[in-house]
This record gives sequence, C-alpha cells and structure tokens, in this order.
Amino acid sequence: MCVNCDYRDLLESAGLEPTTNRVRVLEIIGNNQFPLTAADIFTTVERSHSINRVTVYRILELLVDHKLVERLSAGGRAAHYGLAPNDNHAPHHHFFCTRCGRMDCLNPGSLDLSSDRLRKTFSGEIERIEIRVDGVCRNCLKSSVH
Amino acid sequence: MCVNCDYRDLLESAGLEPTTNRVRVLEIIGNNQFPLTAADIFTTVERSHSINRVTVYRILELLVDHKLVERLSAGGRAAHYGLAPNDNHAPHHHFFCTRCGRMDCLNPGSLDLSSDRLRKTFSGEIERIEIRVDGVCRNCLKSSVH
DNA sequence: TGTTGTATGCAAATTAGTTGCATGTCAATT
DNA sequence: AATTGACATGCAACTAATTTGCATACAACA
Repeated sequence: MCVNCDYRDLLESAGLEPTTNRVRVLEIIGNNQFPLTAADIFTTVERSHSINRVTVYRILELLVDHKLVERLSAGGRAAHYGLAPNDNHAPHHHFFCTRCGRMDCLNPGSLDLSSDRLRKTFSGEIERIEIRVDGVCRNCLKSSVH
Repeated sequence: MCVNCDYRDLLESAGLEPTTNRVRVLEIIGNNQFPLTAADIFTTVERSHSINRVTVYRILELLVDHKLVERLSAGGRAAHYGLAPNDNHAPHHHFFCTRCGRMDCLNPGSLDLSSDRLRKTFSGEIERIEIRVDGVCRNCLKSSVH
C-alpha cells in the first residue's frame, strides 16, 4: 500500500498516457500489499468499472516493459504482478505459499544474494535475478492444526 | 549428464515402481545437461517409444512429489524439469534466456544466498528457495551482432 | 477365480495468455 | 471543418500448457 505514489505521475514520467484504465490497473497493484495475478486485477477493476480482460493483459505488459511493474513467476502457473522498485519501494523478494497459492512480499534485506562470482564468469547478459521462497504461510500452518 | 545415476535405483529408493515409462522420463531428464519442458520430454520419449502426453505429466508430478526431480519456473512460460540435488548432483540455480527460451544450469556456488535473517524472522515454513537469473544467453548475444 | 490397486491411455475440459481485426478518440494536418 | 494517423480499447477466436474424468490393462492378493 503506497500513500506516496502518484500513479498518474508514475505513468507520465515513464512516457505513458495516464488513461483511466492504466491508472486503475496500476493503482490496484500499488495499493495491494502483495502481488496479484492478471485475473485478480481484472476482477478488481471490474467490480467498479467495466474493462476487457485483454486490455488488462495489454496494460500489464506495457507496465512491465516500462519497468513500473514487475512480473513474478509463482510456483503455479499464473504470473503475479507487483510494483517495481522505485523511490518509495525498496527491492525485495517474494514468498509463495504452496498451500493457498498466495504470494507475499518479504522484507527488503531479509535475503542477501551475492552474484559477483556469477557476474564475473557468466558469458551472457544478466537482466534480472528473481528469488522466490516457496513454503507454507503462517495462516495455512495455523489452519492445518486442529 | 550423469553416468553415476542408476535411474531404476533412484526410483526404487524413493519407493516407486520403476516402470519403463518412469525410467525413460527420469533418464531423459538426468541425461540432459539443462532442464527440459514437459513437451521436450514427451517428444524425446516419443522418438523411440509411444507414450501419452498425460502420462508424462503424471510421471513428472510424481517425480517432483518424491523429490527426484525439480520443477523450475521459467518466467511465466512452461515449467522446466531438472534432476533434484542428490549425491551426484550439487544444488545449483538456473539461467533463463528471454530471447530463445532455453534454460541453463549455473555452476553450483556461482550464486551465494544467505537466508539466515529470513529463517530467523519468517513465521511460515520454508520448503525451497528458487533463484532464476534472466537475461540473454551467449548464443543469442552472438546472433544479434551482424 | 474374483477383487483391488496402480499405471497408462484417450478425449475433453480448463486455465492463462495471445492475436487479429474493428471501433472509438483525440490531436495534428490539410 | 474534413482528413489523417496514432493510440487505446473491445470482442471473438485462438494457442499453449496442463488437468480431469473415465476406461482399460495388468499384477498382486484374497
């Protein structure tokens, strides 16, 4: 949840028209405390304003391409989308609960990756490193005890 | 590629019947130097023996559940399957080329992750940590220069 | 011999995402 | 004002990856 982000601004400073659909999609992603699937985002927008599924996918692709949003792969099939690191959002990694299928953000700094050795020796070009912790979330652990 | 693994043995010591289909699937995964998709595995088996697509999926699920094989997520596309760490296979992470869609294994130890801080503070249960490096592989870099 | 469990096959369904093409909208150009 | 072009969106159909339901086959067991 981000009180500091002006999503219209974010779009404009990325060189994108801040259309109502784009602002809505970006707001939903930004105001949520954990990453959402395209389907989640679609139904959330739909609750208040009509929008097409395809439009959501296209907006998500645009936002990812312009690095406003990060596409995260979950253990399952659907990609999840979260706000990309920016002035108000420190980079962080994610947790995926294999029981309930929900993703969560880990505290920035709770994982420490050093990729120096790889960067020195790797012959390709590195664009991004994604770390996903899989397991069972607190809620699911609780509800399995009875 | 593993000369040291007896796949029939691996299956049996996991408590699984070493059926010909299972041995074939596991062999293909184990003999390949990079992780493969279900479709790759299916076509490879098919080249010499008839098998059903669904059987491949079911065997893969079984092998993953019994921790003989690891399911790796590749940026939203098809899952890739590689041999799980065992006596002959040090744990390692993977590279995904966003250009050609191929996965590759990174040298064990080329990435160093310390998860102590997370493990101390995280309230859920951690089962697995997957790290994927995305970028452009050497081959694709080469072929884009002309 | 009958029954039960496990492995596989086949067809159809489902899920997640993509493509092609039509329409609307707005701004710049004639 | 009419014309053009660039986007943004919508709709229908499509594809890819996987899953489900149900049938069969075979082996072990009662």
